[in-house]
Amino acid sequence: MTRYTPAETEPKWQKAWDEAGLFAAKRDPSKPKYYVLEMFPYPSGALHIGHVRNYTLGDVIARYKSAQGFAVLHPMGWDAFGLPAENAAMERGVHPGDWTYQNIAAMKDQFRALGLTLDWSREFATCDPEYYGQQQAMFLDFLEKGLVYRKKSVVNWDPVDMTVLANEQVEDGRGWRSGAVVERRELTQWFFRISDYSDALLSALDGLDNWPEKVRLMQANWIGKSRGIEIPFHPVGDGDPITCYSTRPDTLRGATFLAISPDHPVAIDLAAHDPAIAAFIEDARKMDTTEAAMEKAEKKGIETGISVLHPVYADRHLPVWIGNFVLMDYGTGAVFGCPAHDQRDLDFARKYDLPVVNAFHLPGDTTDVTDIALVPPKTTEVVYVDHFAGIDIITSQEAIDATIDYFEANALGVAKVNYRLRDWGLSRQRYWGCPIPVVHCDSCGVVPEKKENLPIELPKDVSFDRPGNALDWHPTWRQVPCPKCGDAARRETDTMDTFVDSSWYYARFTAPQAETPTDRQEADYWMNVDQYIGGIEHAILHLLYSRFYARAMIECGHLPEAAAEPFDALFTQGMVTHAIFQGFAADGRREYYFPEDVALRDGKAFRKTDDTEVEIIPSAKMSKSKRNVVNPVAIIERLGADTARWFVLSDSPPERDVEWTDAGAEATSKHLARVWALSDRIARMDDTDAASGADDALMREMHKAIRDVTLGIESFGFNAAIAKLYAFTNVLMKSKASHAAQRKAVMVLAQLMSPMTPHLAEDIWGHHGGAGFVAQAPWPVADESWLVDDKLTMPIQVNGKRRSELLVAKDAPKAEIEAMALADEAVQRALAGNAPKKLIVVPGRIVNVVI
RNA sequence: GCCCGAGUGGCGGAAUUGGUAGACGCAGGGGAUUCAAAAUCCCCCGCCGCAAGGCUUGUCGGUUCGAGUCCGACCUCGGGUACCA
Repeated sequence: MTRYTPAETEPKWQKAWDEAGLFAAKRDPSKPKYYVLEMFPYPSGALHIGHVRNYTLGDVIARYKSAQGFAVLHPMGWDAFGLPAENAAMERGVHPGDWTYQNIAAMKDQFRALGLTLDWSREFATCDPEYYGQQQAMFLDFLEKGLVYRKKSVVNWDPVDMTVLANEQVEDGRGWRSGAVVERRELTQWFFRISDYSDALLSALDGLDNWPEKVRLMQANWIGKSRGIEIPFHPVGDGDPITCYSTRPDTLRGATFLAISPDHPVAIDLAAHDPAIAAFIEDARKMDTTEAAMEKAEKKGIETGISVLHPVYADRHLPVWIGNFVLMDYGTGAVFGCPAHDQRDLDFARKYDLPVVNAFHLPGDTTDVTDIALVPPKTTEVVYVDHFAGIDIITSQEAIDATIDYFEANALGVAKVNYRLRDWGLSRQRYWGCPIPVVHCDSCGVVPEKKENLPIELPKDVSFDRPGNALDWHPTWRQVPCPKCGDAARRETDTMDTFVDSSWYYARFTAPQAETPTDRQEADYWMNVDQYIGGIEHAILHLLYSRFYARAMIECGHLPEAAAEPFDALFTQGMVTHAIFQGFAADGRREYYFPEDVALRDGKAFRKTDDTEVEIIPSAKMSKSKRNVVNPVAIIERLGADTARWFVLSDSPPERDVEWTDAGAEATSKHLARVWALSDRIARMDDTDAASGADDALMREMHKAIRDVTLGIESFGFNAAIAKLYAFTNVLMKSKASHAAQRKAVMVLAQLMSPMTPHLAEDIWGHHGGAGFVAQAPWPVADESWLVDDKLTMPIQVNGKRRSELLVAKDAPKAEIEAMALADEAVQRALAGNAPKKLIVVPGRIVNVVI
């Protein structure tokens, strides 16, 4: 009897796979290709259990597709630029690059221990000059095509990280990474023209059938398309009109004032001569910068003294106010206020004593709005106070559209579609990022670097003794000749947002050593990513940027047209969670306990030090401070990679969170040991026994297992696939079939398990004389003829409730089933001598007796 | 506020198109083995009930011979998002 010893066998198989070059992706036009990609990790230095789940999910797909005969590309790299490296540099005095590459080396070993089918020959880090040099080359291409530009703009400034953030990176007024309250600053920045693609990015979402609906919706909301109209309001007296944007021109009837942004040109003009207005604008800008609680901030305004004419009722003069709630960079920076039908406008009107005029009422109710704005859903019937647009009964999106058309037809305004999506600001005032390859020259202005000078490498000799951008105070790095005139000039010190790095790495994996950003032969063959796997947290930022980037790369010829949507299918996996053990220290402070410091009894937890019961908070996100982080390296050392892989796949569906429990991991390990023992027992069986009656039953179960596991993997139902594997294993353990049949069954079991537990599968395969690696064996196919039983049990219902069952031949005629059903004891009892009202027989399915 | 998603035993969850609800696992209970324990193996395990039987997929209603699955209303939880005009 040999024992299951993953600590010995797992490294052995990993080495054997490596030496056989099993996972090196090869372009093979004779095979269909399959590109499976998990979102590449940030090299923090330590593998997280969430990584184990993410990469195991992808590995199951990769191994399965490979067994199906696909040429599989399954690469891995490192999203290696970013702030943690600079923080480490500041705290520990190491260079960000050294820190990063050390982390990569450590993490790579941990990845290898998982037995993933990764093609390490394609590995790169985004901080490799070979990678970011190509990114710089592409930046120059984008510049030439006008896909990237420079403008002065008010930006989100993170005062802790001392850098600019994109709108997408501001959450609740705070920096997504630092959590610091974001300030507004005016800086000259580089921008990608992602907003030019608003409509393309929105409409293409419809075609992404294999993306989660949720992600598509989130992106659609983020792009935020709205159809409306720009309406000019002419001033009373002379002057240029002020144009307002509205998606509800039907409420123009109720307009009583105009509000313009503090950044509106009219406001700025007035400020030059009016100190009160200047002070207000100053104040409004400051307010924006300070409080994250600006959600609750007071709506404030100041009168400009200007009045405009209502475009329809010329006798109505509307005062123009400057409002701190009007955004300059959405629409036109000016709105008309309709207090009766907008709560914000109503609050503003009440505060400054502006008139409130209803544009419509609910039918049968002509009371005017007082404190609560009348905002019925778009489908509600309303009665307008006036009939100027020809639409005067029902409001609906169609009615609003008709109003817009009417306005346009009568030269009252111009229809306009607006998007919430803004251009993507990519400048970051950081050292550890991809340098933007331009030079500032006093005579030539902003000059792109020459491609032959690429990569513009980061200097190694930098210090991090003060916050901010180390490139700014490097003694010489900035000083370069102008690529155009040759005079002394200054290199741009801003680097690119790290989201740029991750917006095209998937394309680079198709030819990581190419001298150009991509190799079109390779890219044309491997793109698109057939299955992309990652966390839902990237639903907007990374996935939207990548979709834009692919389009931009196509414009520059770096990708084929067909790669506009680079990810054919997307899967977002859930987190791995763990219970928190929470109690109170002697001084009454709340404290948390590591799992190893807690004893579990009868579903309760007790502190080991003094046996006090502590609270169990189930299924919580892992966090170091809550002491509920599980270390995958320790798990792999103790129980093996196969146990970790199997556990994270079992129980919960992959899109949901799965709770890690030590008991569950132990149980998994025991199960794998049982499977190994089963294999061992079969290997030692006397093989002289003839085929027995039990053989057919076992073969039938085996083919069902092939069918069900295959279906489970195909549909991302890995937990269900694993349940079937358990069931099949249980059958095999009890089987009295011949050695030949059992040997066949256990080898198929090994094949079916191989995507999840590849090392154990190789052990079993080899144990039974399987040829080569199980990793290279073609996926088993279920034989239909084994899947049909000649007899089946049919449930009998009485009035829809199951009362009995019937064993019938699979092709039994309906009349025979009816007769058998009526003769059934339970049915007889229910009928009590009466005839049934109705008898429903669905052959092969069910019998229902209606009384 | 608006937009999504989800509610099934003590727990995680399973259930092609409406057709035997609770697969599989965890936890729990009982037993075998053992001097004892660990390990291993066997049995039980939705709820009520001695039983016959009844009830059961968040709640209420509907469609249907038949509803976890379809329709309507509501409740709870989770996620996203917002001075966007």
